[in-house]
Amino acid sequence: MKIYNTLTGKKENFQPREAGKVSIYVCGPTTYNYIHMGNARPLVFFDTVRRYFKFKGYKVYYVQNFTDVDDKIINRSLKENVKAEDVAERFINEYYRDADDLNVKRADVHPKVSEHINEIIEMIQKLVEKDYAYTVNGNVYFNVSKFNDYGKLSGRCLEDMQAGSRVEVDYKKSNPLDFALWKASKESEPYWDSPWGRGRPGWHIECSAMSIKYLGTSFDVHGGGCDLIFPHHENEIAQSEAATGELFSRYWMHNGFIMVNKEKMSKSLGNFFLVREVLEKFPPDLVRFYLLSTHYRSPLDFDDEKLESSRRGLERIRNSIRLLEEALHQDNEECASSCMTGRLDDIKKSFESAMDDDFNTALAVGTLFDLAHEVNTCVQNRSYCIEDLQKAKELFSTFNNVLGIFKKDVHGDIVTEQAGSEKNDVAEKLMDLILDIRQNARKNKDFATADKIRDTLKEIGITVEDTPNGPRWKI
RNA sequence: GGCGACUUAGCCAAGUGGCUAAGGCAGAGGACUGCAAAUCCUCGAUUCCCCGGUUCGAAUCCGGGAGUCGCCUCCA
Repeated sequence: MKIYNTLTGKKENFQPREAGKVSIYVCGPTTYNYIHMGNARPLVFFDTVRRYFKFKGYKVYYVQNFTDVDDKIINRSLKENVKAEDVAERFINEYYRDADDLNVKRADVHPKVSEHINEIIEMIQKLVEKDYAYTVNGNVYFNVSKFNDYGKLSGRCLEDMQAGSRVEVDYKKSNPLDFALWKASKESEPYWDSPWGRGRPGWHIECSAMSIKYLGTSFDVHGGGCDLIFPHHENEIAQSEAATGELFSRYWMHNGFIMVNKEKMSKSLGNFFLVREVLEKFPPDLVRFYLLSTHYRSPLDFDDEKLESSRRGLERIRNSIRLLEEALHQDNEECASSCMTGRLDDIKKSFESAMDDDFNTALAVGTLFDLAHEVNTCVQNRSYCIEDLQKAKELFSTFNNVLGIFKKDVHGDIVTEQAGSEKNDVAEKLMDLILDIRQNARKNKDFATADKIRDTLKEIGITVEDTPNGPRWKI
């Protein structure tokens, strides 16, 4: 497997720290609002990374934090006159709702800052002892000039940054780039007691303390959006490696932005769409499919029109799975010499080599279409045998286990109905009746009635397709 | 000012030195159908933003230019 490592700027062969195991840390959201599409991209992508590592047989340990101590949470709590921890808890729950909708599996651990204050304090103490940090009026700052490798991730050097820095100079810091490990708390802010007085952790230290706690002083993959490269991840490296003396994360992966009208979707620009707003208009499988249709490091434009054209593509794959199931349920008279033989193995290989190459999900999605095409052709020509169909079905399932586009039913089969429009018993029986009436009309060449039924059903969102084996319908 | 990314058919999007530049959407024609839908078959970039260079050979490497975007401040 090859992974593009931000640290080296190259694709590298993936070598896990421990054979057969992968440890992953992904920066999770600050829980002061519902998540938006920009948050959803890394969520879905790294979920897919995790799934693929599992597919490759690795034992994966996956950690994603919640930043539940933060200025923005405090601001919201003051505005709404509720406790900061209640704000955080509320949006953690809302996060899970969105993540579940997007078929994102839970991390093995979802650590929260508020529950790791001791680990954070210990780590800061170590940095103070080692003279990497200094204290000013109850604040503790990391001294970036003490850490020689500072800038190795983002590819900048201290001098350049100082020259062009637009950071408002904080007189308490000895270098403008020094960053807070511990912040003295103001009135009406949550606080914890520490050797430096009442306060709370700075932003970056949490990820270092928590990743080290759960994954060890050195681990395999650290992921997040590319806006985190500087300063967040740069600072994580500095404080972690300063504290432990070891290489922090071995591979750094960063996803590109979601764009709106060629501009980055961001909270400060106000041009963001909440995941749940989007899910009101588009089904979650489509959203996930769309996110994975572009390579993760490329920017991805987000607008309704593009979603809409993706919808047709996804429908094509869904149709193919339906066709496959249908054929599987009809006993195929004789086992024809199959046209699929060999092709299925090729497709599987293509899928794997796409994913092996820095998680090229866009190419992998292409192989999904190849598979669909193969299935459609063979089913149409009736030149298949059941074993082939079974194998094709398994392949769809295998690919889907990695990409996570379609949900699965209780039997582990892919749900072919569009998400949110599952058929139920009443609907089934009603449709049986209606289609029976329509079939009669057709038999009597009463096409006006037959077409009227079909057109009316279409208007309410039900598509009827006539096949040699009778009609089929879908929502 | 510093650093970096991107520019491939109407649209989306793979491809990073060499067979005919994946795939999807849209579009055209055909098969199938009572008509449709679904599906299948056929068709689209003499060319990869522009200009130079390296090379037997470049969309792919190097130099220059144009445009777009991002990071350097909270942000996924």
